[in-house]
Amino acid sequence: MNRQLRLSSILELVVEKGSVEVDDASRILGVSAATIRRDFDVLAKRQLLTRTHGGAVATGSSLGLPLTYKVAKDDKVKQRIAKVAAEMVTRHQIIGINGGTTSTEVARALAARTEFAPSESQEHSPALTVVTNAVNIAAELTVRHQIKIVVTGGVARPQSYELIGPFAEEVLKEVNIDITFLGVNAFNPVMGAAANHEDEAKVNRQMVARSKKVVVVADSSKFTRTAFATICAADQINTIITDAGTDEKMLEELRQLGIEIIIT
Amino acid sequence: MNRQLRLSSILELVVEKGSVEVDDASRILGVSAATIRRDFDVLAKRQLLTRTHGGAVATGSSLGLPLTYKVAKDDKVKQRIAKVAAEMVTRHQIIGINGGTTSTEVARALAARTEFAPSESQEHSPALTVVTNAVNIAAELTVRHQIKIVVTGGVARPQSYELIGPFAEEVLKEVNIDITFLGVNAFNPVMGAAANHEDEAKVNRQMVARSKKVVVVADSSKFTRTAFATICAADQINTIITDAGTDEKMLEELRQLGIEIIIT
DNA sequence: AGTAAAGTGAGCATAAACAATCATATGCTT
DNA sequence: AAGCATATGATTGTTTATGCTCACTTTACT
Repeated sequence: MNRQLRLSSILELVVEKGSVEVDDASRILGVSAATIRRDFDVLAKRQLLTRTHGGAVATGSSLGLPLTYKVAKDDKVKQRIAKVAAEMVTRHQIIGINGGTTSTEVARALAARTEFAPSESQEHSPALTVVTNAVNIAAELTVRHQIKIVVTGGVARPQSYELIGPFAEEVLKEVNIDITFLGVNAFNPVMGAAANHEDEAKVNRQMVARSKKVVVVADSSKFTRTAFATICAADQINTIITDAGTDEKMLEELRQLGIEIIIT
Repeated sequence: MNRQLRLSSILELVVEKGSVEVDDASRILGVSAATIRRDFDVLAKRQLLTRTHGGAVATGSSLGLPLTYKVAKDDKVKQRIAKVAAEMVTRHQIIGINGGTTSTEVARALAARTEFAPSESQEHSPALTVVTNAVNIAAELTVRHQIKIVVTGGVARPQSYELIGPFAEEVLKEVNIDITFLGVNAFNPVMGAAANHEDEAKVNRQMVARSKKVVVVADSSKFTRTAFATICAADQINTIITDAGTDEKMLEELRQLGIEIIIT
């Protein structure tokens, strides 16, 4: 068990349960209490948690964690969500996809839809058009000939691979999207959809505005998180695809707003 | 086991399991720990992983990308050309790069310039700004925090990863580039620089027009080829970087046009 | 308040990992 | 084929991570 790994494990523990005891962490991670204390100290210095006697508690900033700390364990969940999302798409539609891990899974699931594969009949128009501001998605999908990829311009954000800024917004003004699959950092009925960065939120908002239909793809953890910048209000969203594990009361609230909820 | 192969194997390990120990990697790949450390260092410099004592962990950036794009193919000639090109660049310049394999090597060589690495002093302005219409280059460079990546919008061409069409041209109208490194499919004194596709040529032409200086990067085979669509006349080009193997008479003709020729 | 129990930080010892250096081997260029 | 550059492995002295002990502080309970 190396140190970085231990640090992220501690963060996971602390985020999940709200707080951890030194003893528990020591036992769970198989290192001495002294080491755990030292780890707590470095995380506290980074403001990712706050020390207490005998343990540590989560801070606000540890809730909107950067991608680095997100582990691959959610992959199965995201893939299920993505598959359901991809099945909503029909031939010749214009699809919007923003950045993020869930969105990337949606893109992959779309690429895997065999019925969009190049047909014998050599149609002129592409089976699908995907508009995205995520360079990783663009790079991945570009090799699929059956999909036309439209990339917004802009400045790339290292943390999320999303293109942001005026260039992105200009391009988005000129496209019309049938369905946007929107990955978010946080979602709830009051705040709506939110991202960690204001420029990202702005571009995503534009994408939402250009879409006939907006589908939020988000695993259940997103409903208990908060994120800095609002993308749009909840009532702008037509559909949410998520996994079981979200508070039923919140889901009911969302249904009241006319949002269709799909649990995978 | 050559080095590139080893580097990608390490990346695979680290991405799959989230982290690797030096010892494990050493055993698995059958090389000494010293070599593994050196490998870790180069990957860390490219920000594809983060070093720890005893091992390395995946960075957020390494989680999203397909591996194929990260590992350089071993084209010594193109790499030498690219290295020379990268050395022409000074801090804080705005660099234009179009698509293609040679251009991609230039982008990699730029990223490898250590003096552009993030400094302790935490400057606000990026060490380098790269404007590109190639999504593979954008995706690769996005993980380098010291470089600001500006992507033109547009429709992706599967064959070359280049973004083409009106969106790309609109964005290019609004940027001013110091040096463009132009990869071409063919070049000669009469036809000038040429690409295989007319839309690609058009976007590249725009990029050339927006640049104070244009450097063609092309291995010698490009001087005997022809390509469908002209990008620009030869006299628009300031410098050509190529390898030995080009007809001396043609080079002389190019010099007559005032073009600086650099043979690597 | 007083006392016991638990938690803490500092210092120290040890083992592992490291960077630097050199020598050898490999491969590329001329 | 010779010479240069690069890659690798081994060696050595240095640094880092960790666990342990111990004197001290905070918390909890009477």
